[in-house]
Amino acid sequence: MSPESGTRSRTRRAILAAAAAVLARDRAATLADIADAADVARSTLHRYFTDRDELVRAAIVDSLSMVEEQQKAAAIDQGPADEAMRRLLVAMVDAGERLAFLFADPDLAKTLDQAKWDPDPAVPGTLDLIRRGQAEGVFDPGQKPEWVQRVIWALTYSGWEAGEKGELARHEIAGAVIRTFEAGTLTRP
Amino acid sequence: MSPESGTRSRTRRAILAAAAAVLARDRAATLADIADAADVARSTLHRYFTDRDELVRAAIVDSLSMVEEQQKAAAIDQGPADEAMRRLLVAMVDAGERLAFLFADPDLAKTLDQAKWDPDPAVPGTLDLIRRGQAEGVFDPGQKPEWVQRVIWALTYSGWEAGEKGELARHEIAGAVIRTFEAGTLTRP
DNA sequence: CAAAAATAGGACTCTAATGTCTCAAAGTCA
DNA sequence: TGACTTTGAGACATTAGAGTCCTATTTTTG
Repeated sequence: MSPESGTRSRTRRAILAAAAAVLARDRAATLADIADAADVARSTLHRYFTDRDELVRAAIVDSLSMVEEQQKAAAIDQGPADEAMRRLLVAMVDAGERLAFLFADPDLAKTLDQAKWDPDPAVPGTLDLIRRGQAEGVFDPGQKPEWVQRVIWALTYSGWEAGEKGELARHEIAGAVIRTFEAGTLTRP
Repeated sequence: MSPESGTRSRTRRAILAAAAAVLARDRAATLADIADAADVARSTLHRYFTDRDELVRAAIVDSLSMVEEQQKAAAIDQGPADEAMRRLLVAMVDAGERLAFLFADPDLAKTLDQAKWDPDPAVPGTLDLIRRGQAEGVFDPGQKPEWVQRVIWALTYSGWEAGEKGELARHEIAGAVIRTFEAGTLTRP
């Protein structure tokens, strides 16, 4: 790895964070907007990322590895699948802003190829957890794992947005997401 | 209303449909992209909508009234709330593309003000249905109606996207959405 | 068929955003 | 303190897309 000075790496992180935050709320935001949010001159931003594309790709990779970090911390390969899933959902809600940014990307897959991102094989994936839960008999086996994964993202995103718009308080979000994810909306006995 | 010739109104509709379709998949699409998709010259598009903003607003209003149309057809004020909800979900999935376009808009509310849109008071709203269902005891009363409404949009959008990416076949979408919406992902007895 | 309406296909201009560079100022660290 | 790194602020050049306008065709319609 290139040994980057502390200052530089701090600036880079600030820019990436600002990019995710701003773009999560408005994909059409200008580089000036992002630079402002990062408390940095536009010229500085350009010094770190020549292209807008490069910045976006870097922000995606950054957000993705942050989410991966969260997933790792959730240790979703440990314990009962339903409990692991709750931990995962809480972790995703925590990473809400980054997730919202990623969720907005029309074709993540394509961007990831360009950015040469490959997931850490040591971090167990969401699909694995879903399949495990189905095998253990706690998750509905009649739903395709890919669909369930999509639902996870959609609900997490919705939770973040509800928080943004003030419809849910911070502490209510994870609860609402988990409850809806697990039991849907029908009355529970 | 201005009596518009059949030709003109047909062209206008084609442009609006193309706009929704293209923008649902890529919000940053250019007017040239939209004109292409509508099989119309860019100059023609500009003849109908001077501004990009005007086009987008018109497309939003158009999509919205289409969705409203669907809701009306679903007659969600009739019969048991859970059945009405199923009809509503099917209707929304049917309007998938339009919904995806609307879902992508960061702040619908603001745009609607500008476009002077007001919902047809004769069409019962989603929130009413949710509240009715809670009162009837079929929907979980522990979830805020606004949240449930958000979930409806998110799931419908997810269904559309899953279809787009080939993860779900057309005929599977509504089923997956309804099932997840009603009962979540845990195993059902 | 003939008049009227609408469109295609350009050639333009204008603008906002992007990207490049420079230099003085501010900061970091031995 | 003095050498260095990094930044801020601004002046440019470039570009992509938006918006305007005109003319020759095509399509519609009476």
